Amino acid sequence: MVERSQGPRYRRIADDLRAKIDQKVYAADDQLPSEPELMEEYGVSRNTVRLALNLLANEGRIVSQPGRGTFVRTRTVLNFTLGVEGPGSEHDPEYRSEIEAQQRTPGWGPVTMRVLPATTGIADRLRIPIEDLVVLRQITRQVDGEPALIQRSYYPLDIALNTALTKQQEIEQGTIAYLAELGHQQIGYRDQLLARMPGPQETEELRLGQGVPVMELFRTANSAERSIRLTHTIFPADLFHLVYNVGDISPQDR
Amino acid sequence: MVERSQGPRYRRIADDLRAKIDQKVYAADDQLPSEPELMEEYGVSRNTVRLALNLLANEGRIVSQPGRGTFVRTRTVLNFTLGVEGPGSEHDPEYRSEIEAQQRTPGWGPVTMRVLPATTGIADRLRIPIEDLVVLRQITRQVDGEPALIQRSYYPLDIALNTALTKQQEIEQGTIAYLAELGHQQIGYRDQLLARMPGPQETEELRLGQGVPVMELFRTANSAERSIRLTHTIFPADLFHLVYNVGDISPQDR
DNA sequence: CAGTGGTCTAGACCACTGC
DNA sequence: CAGTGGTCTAGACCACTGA
Repeated sequence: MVERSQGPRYRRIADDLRAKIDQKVYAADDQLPSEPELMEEYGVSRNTVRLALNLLANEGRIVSQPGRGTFVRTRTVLNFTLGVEGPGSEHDPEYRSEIEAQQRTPGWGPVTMRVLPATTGIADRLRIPIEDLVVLRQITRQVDGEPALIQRSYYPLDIALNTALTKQQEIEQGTIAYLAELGHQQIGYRDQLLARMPGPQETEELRLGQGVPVMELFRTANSAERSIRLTHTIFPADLFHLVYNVGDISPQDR
Repeated sequence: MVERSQGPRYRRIADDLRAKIDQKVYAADDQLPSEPELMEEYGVSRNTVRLALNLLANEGRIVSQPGRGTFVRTRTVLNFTLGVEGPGSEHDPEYRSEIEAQQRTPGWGPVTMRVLPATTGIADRLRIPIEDLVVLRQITRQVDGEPALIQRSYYPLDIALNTALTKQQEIEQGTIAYLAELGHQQIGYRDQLLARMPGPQETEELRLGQGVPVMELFRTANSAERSIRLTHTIFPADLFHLVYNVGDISPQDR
């Protein structure tokens, strides 16, 4: 009600609503006043109300549902452990057990396989020439039936050719173990993490709300000789927190 | 010019402009047509043009500058190495050398120190009771003179009391070494990473553009007995990529 | 069927930029 | 001073939700 802050009208309204959300005047999942009510309350036009609501939506704090109303967004977060220190660094995040340990239901779509020329980003990370052919294996994983992450693994063609990696099926024993069987023993990896706003296609594939960034992980796995795999994972930031455990973490739970 | 996609008018305009940016019709730093020009080109009202531009701005793809125009956003990225595997896991990211190695100029503001009761998030991670007093040391670091990250370190009061940690100065030898001198030898840490859209205060402090998420790192450092420090770092996602090197990465360049 | 948010128009005045 | 984007108004019609 009281608008302490300064600046344009729509920004003050957004500040006021944000403060009320923080103070739990509107708690999680609560419905905000409707747009006509906010017009009345703040004495502004509908477009100005909508500018304010849009600001909060782009901060990921509210969601609007046509025909229903505008609601305070809730976030239920999953931890996903990406890295543990240890001899050999053989940790392969096991999606299924990670999710089940947190009382959620994991799921996954089919594996799709393609052969394509390496783009700059792929070639640089795999340390192969640009345009060299690579095998791409892609899978979409789910949590509680909803799409939750997109994973794309790239293999140099000579590694994947005439192996199960070119089949559109999951590798039973895990890809790290399978690569080791093929003579490519993983001895370490480099992870590069970034965050950005999604494009329209990712927004659709991952059912992302307005104001929800994605985190991207590029993991380059190496054998003693070369880079053997690049795994590119896209995480919706409202669903996942990523975890690395390094060194001795004995006194630490989970 | 051609609008292939479907959906509302402003979304098709955004799709068209996005495609032109991707195809380098408008390259990095290029100026987009002005709003009146876009009204003319697409035959829509100014508000519709602005809806389209706002969509792209919230994807972090364009920036508008009052009185000047609208421009394709460029991203110049820094790698910041957060973790390396190794005995003892004593890696402490050294801000200065990290930045200088990438031909940029590091800088930092003063250290500010406060004593405050632990909130839930702090207490849980430090494994101390809520409301227990902690020492907070905060510093803002810069790249090329611009604010680039905010770092807050929390120490249990009994660890920091009567030490240099309560002075508003940087610790010369680094905090890990200093804590070891105090008898708190770090043996490992747990990192939790997430991304979200910034609030208005962070947007101001870090001079963030519209559509730029932040990444948050919570690093809990442990001695053999207990958690000795929680470091909370906020990174603008348009400036930093975070890196972990695990295992033997000998064949890999940085 | 009343109420919700989604889309769109056609204006207006403003502060700021850069010539 | 002309051109830019920022803010704001007052309408309109639409599709959808849920009682």
